Amino acid sequence: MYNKYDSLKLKNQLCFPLYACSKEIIKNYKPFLDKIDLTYTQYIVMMVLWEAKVINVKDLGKQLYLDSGTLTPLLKKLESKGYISRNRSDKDERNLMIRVTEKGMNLREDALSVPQEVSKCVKLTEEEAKFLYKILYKMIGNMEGEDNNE
Amino acid sequence: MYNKYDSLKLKNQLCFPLYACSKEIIKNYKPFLDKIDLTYTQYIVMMVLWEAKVINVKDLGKQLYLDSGTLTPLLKKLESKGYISRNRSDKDERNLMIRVTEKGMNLREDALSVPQEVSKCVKLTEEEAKFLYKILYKMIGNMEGEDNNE
DNA sequence: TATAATTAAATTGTACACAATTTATCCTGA
DNA sequence: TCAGGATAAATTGTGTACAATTTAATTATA
Repeated sequence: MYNKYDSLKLKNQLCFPLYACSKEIIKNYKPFLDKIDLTYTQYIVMMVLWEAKVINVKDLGKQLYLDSGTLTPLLKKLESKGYISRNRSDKDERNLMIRVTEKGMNLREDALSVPQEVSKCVKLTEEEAKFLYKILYKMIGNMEGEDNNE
Repeated sequence: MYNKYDSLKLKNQLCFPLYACSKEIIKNYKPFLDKIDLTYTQYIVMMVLWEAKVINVKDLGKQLYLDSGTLTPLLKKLESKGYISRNRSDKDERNLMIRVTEKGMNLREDALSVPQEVSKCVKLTEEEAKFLYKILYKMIGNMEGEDNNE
């Protein structure tokens, strides 16, 4: 039975399960991230820093799809916890250089169990996970060149 | 080259693209939802109400994976816009019954173009969209029975 | 080389999101 | 029937998110 308003039904949306799934998985992170005193957003910031060691706010935001309005207070918090340092670049003082501290690097060891623990909750097959990964990055890529006029 | 910390690399995460993709799609909704004076969260609430007409806060929250801390202020805002009414149930005054108003139902017509406009940005094939939909609800289902001890 | 344009963060304001607690109502069994 | 437990919203407090604006520094150009 076709209905004019079918496209507005919650069960016919693709964005809604994406949004709900994202939030529900992040809730699964909470007990494990609580142990290392990080929120999910702080955790992905630390992930970037564990690899990069140093990065400015703009590049960090580009990788994480977050802007300075979100990052500035969050980075101040990570600094107050002693995991990162925040210093203006000598070469260009507009850039704030974020550096992971030794204490921040030590956290990496404690975080090693987090991905395993969370993947237990998700319970996807290898193929499903691979396909999902691929399609999500395809969508992100599709949206990137769109209205962003730069 | 295997590295002990590979599992903590951003590019090896499944939750991160889910989280990023969800946010980026919701940004695509903004210009279209602005026209009908709704935020994304308000929009999914209206979606439920366009179908259900009446629902209490608890059941609404169950469908949308949102709690009263999020819904209470949001519903007050929708009420102030005239799209819904909020009244305690006569049978059980603990329940707050949310009802869509005539003005709220009129909004449905204006919202009809939103799903089409947004799907243009996403650009997935029919198969990809179907698979994605299926796998997302599978994940949501997998997580549902877990720690929720009820 | 001054001024205009550009860029990077910070700030401001609004809107979620959720854990934990509180309040009000309802139910249940001694 | 009434105290204890359960339930539904509301409240409180913390932490994102992001659009829009502001501030400060750099670059481009007339």
